[in-house]
Amino acid sequence: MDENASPFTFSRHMILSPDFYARPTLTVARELLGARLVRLLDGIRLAGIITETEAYIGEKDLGCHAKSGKTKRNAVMYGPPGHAYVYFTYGMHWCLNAVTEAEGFPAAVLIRAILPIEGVEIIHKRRNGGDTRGPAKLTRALAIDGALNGVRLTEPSSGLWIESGLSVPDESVTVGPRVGLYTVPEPWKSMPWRFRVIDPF
DNA sequence: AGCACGATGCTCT
DNA sequence: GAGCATCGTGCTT
Repeated sequence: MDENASPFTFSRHMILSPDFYARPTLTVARELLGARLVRLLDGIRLAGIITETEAYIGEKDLGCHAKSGKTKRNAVMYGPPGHAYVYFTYGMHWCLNAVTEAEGFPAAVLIRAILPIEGVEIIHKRRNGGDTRGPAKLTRALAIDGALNGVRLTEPSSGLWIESGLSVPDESVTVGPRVGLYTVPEPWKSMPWRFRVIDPF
């Protein structure tokens, strides 16, 4: 993606910097609520407010893809913060994460839901009229797949980035266990590392 | 409104 | 060969 080809300015909403991601994963997961996920597709901005996230934190977290050490699949999580970790699952779905913490420590925040706010008609069409609540639904809506694995979320030339957005007060946030970890042992299965904005729709 | 299940193919053991 | 950080459909209450 050629940043010089874009007619848009990015000054209204600041792009989140690597420093934002180079912090404890729980902090990043909480603060990404209200931020604006932007995808530049064919020169058009598709964007949504992030309304749900989950934290995956290191090799000791048995719910995390890094639980068995570094592999080809999870290598991006071991890299520098602020990059996109995009993985394929269930034979048909892509999921988007933002890599967090220091380089060398494998951790990331899974983006689980957005509220469409720019390019809404295109997003709606890409979803066949469906919603964008669900990690694989939003990647489908924003045309995010393995080609974006490893790109920087901190610069527009990637075609995918995150900008500062709304401030979400604690009263509007619920915290609970992560989703879909059916065979993950306790305590990891029940760690309250899922963050949601209450009733944003 | 909620639960059960099949789809579908990559990754790691 | 088993296991997926899921989704949509179709069936039951």
